[in-house]
Amino acid sequence: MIIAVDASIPLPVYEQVREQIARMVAAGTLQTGQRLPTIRQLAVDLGLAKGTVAKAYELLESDQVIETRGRMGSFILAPTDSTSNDQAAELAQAAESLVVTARQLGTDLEATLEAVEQAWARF
Amino acid sequence: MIIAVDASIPLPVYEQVREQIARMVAAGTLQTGQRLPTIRQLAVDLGLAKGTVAKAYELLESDQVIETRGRMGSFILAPTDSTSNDQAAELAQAAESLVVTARQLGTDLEATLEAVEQAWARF
Amino acid sequence: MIIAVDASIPLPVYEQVREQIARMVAAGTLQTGQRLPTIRQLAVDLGLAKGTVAKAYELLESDQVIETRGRMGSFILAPTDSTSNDQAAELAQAAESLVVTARQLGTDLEATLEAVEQAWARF
Amino acid sequence: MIIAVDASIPLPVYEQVREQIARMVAAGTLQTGQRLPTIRQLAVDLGLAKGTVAKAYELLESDQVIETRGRMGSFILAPTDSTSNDQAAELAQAAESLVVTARQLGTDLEATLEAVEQAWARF
DNA sequence: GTGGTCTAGACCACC
DNA sequence: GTGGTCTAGACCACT
Repeated sequence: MIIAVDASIPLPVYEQVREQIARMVAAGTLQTGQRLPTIRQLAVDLGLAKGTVAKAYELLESDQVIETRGRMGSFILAPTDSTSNDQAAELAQAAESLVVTARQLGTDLEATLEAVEQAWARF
Repeated sequence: MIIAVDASIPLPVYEQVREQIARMVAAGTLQTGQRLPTIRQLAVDLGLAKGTVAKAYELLESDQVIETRGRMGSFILAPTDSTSNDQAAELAQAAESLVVTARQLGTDLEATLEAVEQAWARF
Repeated sequence: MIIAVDASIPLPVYEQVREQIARMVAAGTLQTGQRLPTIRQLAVDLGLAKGTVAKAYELLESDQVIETRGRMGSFILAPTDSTSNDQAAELAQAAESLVVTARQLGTDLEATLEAVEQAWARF
Repeated sequence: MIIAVDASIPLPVYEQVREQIARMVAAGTLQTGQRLPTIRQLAVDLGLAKGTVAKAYELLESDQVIETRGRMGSFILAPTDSTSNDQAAELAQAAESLVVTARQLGTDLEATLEAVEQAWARF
């Protein structure tokens, strides 16, 4: 499971984790009923404190995105209307953000696409 | 001059403007001595209050990125060590951000590159 | 025998039953050698499942508070040091709990005492 | 402001704090617009960690019982239908709880009322 | 100074 | 082992 946390961003880390898990659930990358990593495990993987991941999971639970079954762990719930998003729009927005940066840096399209391919290979 | 402002981000708008102008200066997209749009003009272009743009310019001036010459307008200063950044790293980071989103959405590389090309055409 | 069970409390019901019987034994309200209601009978009286009452009795037996003599039923044992409590302190604590609630509700002493008298009459 | 926290109760401490503040708001003991103690101050007063009180306030805010105005502190909101409770019923229930304990201890009515008066004097 | 965020570590119940 | 709770202390922005 790919989650990228950036402490330099003025968005709380637990919100970043929540947002990205919610996106994966909405997109079907994480499927209904699938078990999430334990709070402890994800905290270790991302280099975060247990409480930070716990807060993200708590928010996802109150958003009806995941369900926590006591000692069994946390599981993906079926996406609801309110949790599902427009994937195409999200991708377009992310692409636009890259394009803005690239043009400000004076990079051309070819180099930009090349950068995307290289980043793709790193994951 | 491309500047993308997003009010939904918890980063103050004047910081977004400052950051993007600083990036263009560091990258050489805006060249030393070049005249910036007036505060009033840029505010109109971006749909912002005059004071917001004024604050961005003020911060850029105290960062030695631009210089304001009274009624002549504002001008780009020569990049200094502290204002210049690693362009390649910035582009790589922006590309990585897109790739993270794309993989979380379950998009493949081809569709991602396509989205970049389409966003490129919109600017 | 007065036992008040409240399912809305996060204390397991069998613990509530155990605690209240233990209190009555410690206070002498239930005397040594006295026969307890059968599990089945108490379950009916309190509207509980038979297993819930059985678990309370089982815990009381392992605490040496009661003794089960096969088909004869269950009987109160003599209070030991570990089962006896400070009655005065228990009453004071219960009174304090009521007083805290009353003061938070803005009730005066007179109305509070009146409420106690009315509750007394209901049992 | 009277808040009684009991760590031996199997109800999380932050829930106890939330419940008691909510009760005082519902009863009008804390009036609309009134400023609550700061998180730090209440934590010191109750001998709790800052985060525990912060969680209680956070829940009260999501319950629309209080409002937090950044660095100004936290303030009581006007009670809503969903936050207001039946005071008389709450008092009766608290009195009933005391009566159950008293009768289980074999205490008579007079001694019970006396215990209430003494507890009253301690606050 | 405030509330908000994050960490590291402890203890608890057992969903 | 899990999630849940609590603590003590740190740093941050300024709602």
